[in-house]
Amino acid sequence: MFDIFHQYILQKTAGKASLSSKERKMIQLAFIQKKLRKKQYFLQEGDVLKHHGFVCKGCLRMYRRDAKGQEFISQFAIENWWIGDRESITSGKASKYNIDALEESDILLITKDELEALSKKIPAIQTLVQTVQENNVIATQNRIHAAISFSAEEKYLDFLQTYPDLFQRLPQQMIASYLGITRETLSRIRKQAVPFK
Amino acid sequence: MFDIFHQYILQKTAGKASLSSKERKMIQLAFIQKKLRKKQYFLQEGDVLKHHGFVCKGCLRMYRRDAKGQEFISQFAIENWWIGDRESITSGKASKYNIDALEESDILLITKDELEALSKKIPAIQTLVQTVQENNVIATQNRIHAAISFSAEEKYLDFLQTYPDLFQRLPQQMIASYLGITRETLSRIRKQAVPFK
DNA sequence: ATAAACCTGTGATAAATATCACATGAATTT
DNA sequence: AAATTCATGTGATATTTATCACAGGTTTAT
Repeated sequence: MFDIFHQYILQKTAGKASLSSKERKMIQLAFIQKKLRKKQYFLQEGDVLKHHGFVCKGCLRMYRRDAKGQEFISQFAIENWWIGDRESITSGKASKYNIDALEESDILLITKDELEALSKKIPAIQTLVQTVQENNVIATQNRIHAAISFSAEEKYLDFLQTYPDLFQRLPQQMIASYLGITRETLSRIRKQAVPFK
Repeated sequence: MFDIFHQYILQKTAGKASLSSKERKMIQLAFIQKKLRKKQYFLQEGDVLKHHGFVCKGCLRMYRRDAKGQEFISQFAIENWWIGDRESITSGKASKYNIDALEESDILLITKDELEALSKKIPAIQTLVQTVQENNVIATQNRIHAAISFSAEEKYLDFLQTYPDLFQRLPQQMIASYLGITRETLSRIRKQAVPFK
């Protein structure tokens, strides 16, 4: 698992920084390795989340359930993505979210404090954390715009373009839930929408 | 203006850090003061945004226009809020957003680099930046959930509860635009929805 | 002070999307 | 291998929300 993470760091910091063997050791001490079977929870609503998760292999989703039991997906995470309920991690409050595995997955876990400590000691990690955070802010800004301004069809086409890899990997009902439309509507749209631009 | 900013820092860092007069001077050198008249642009689509904005007084909005000229508001900012298109600031690309003043406003401007430099030199600023970023991530996570899972009425009630101060201050059509519903729908909902819980 | 622009409410109607119900084929479990 | 669960498609219908049009009151600009 750490091989994947080390490679990820090099890629994200684009050669600006590399890792000494000492640094590698520190990283291996700070993270916990975890394997999840399909459908296994990483976080269940009501629990306090202590760790950020980094996906080395597989696919997870984070979602909330409303009063009627309907699920709304806030986030997916596949290889080289981070996942976690930041509110619960930061505030120590019980989470309103669930996170579970859509495929058998390997993840690396690290607490907020450990990650902060690591990022102070290892420049590559600091760069990484900042880059990830920036990208997240930008992606989120775009997602909000899509959510408040796009029609169902536009949301679908936008998703297709932004996350082509997720699209072929996930069941359609999950994508519908992420987009805030019903699976039926997505199915009908797919039949008639032409994804060329 | 700097009085307001200094007070804001003390409040956000909750006494964990205070400012020496040397630090205050550094802050005053790093920021640019700017006054905006009502309707004046701080950012116009197509331009590259160079500065983060901190609102000392007044109220701004950030929005995008679609092909039909309809406006969709991504963000508001009143006193003690930050505003800016992070994508443009970070990447140096032309912005798709506009930011303008809804009231006469006083803002402080700082470039990305200056802010990073300041936050390395002044612990209070570092804490501040981190806190603001965390809160932003959390607020955004909640907003996405609202956008994909709530009905128009629920969006309205949620906004009312989350931002009561914004609610009385902003024209309803702006709030509708922020929520991703039409002003007519908002008007009708307000007539019948009872904001008790 | 008057004109112009802006904001909200409301009716009539249209369009988009959700809901419910069922069928079929694929994947997973026993 | 059979049984069960899961995923998608599709029809019929209901509900939500948007669109268009206009009126009245308020604020802003000349």
